[in-house]
Amino acid sequence: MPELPEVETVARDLRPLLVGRTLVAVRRSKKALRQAWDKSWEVLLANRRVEAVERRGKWLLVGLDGGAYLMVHLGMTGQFTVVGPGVAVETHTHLVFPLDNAHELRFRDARRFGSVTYFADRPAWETFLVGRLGPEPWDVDPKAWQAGLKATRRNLKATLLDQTFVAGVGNIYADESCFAARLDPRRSADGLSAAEAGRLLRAVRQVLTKAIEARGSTIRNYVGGSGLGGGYQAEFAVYGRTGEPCLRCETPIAHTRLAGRATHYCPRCQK
DNA sequence: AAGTCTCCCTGAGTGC
DNA sequence: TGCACTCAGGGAGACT
Repeated sequence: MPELPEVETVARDLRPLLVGRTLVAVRRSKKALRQAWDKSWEVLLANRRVEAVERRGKWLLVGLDGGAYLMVHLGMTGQFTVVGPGVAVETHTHLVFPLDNAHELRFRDARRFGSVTYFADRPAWETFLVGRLGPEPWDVDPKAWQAGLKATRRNLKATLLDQTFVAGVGNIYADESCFAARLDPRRSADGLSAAEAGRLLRAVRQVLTKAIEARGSTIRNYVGGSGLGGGYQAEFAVYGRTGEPCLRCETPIAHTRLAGRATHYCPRCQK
């Protein structure tokens, strides 16, 4: 589910609800997430005060007093929310952190592709991300972007989905970015002109910025950190619009499969 | 060795 | 209503 805009929304929602609060304890379901839970973390997390909530790519980082971090990935169906007193625990809730104000921080994930991991300090999680995560879209150097595209023969869709190339773009925003740049997602990355490469980077940034402003996209079960959904799905130009008229030229939106993912594009506007 | 494929897991939707 | 089947926003690891 969640790509950069959704994870950013969760971080922004959680920040005022968590910073200054203390994680009183940890309760956990028996089911394993993507990364195994180490029981020793429960002692390390108990009675830690939250100092910061950050995002890197599609990862959430909860900074704690003493310098430790809780690192969270929402996978496809993860929800990381703060709920008030007495709210019933929903199915697939795998972690519950009671807070010092009678609220609870909860991690819920039906498919369990997500993960919640403890890191002793910032260098520890930064090291974990080396080789897994590239620059944030707004930190990408345009020259390096252009060179990176030139260096791969993969298609644009696969390249945008590569988290080491640029952090945070997933299936929806890859399609929307290609449409905004008027580029065919099937094209080989190394075939882009300098002008086209620039257009693609600007499109990625613009699409993600607008999506963040709309609190991300809720097309299935995504919710932000406060439980409130997003609204960007109403602004999709191509994603999920197979056969519907292109918003620019009214040609029916086409559908194919790239990098193992459903891909949507306008066969007339995107060259 | 870059690029592609398969799998992890559950739920929702579709067609019969 | 039930069953079989397909697909889903991600990422790691195994292939070619």
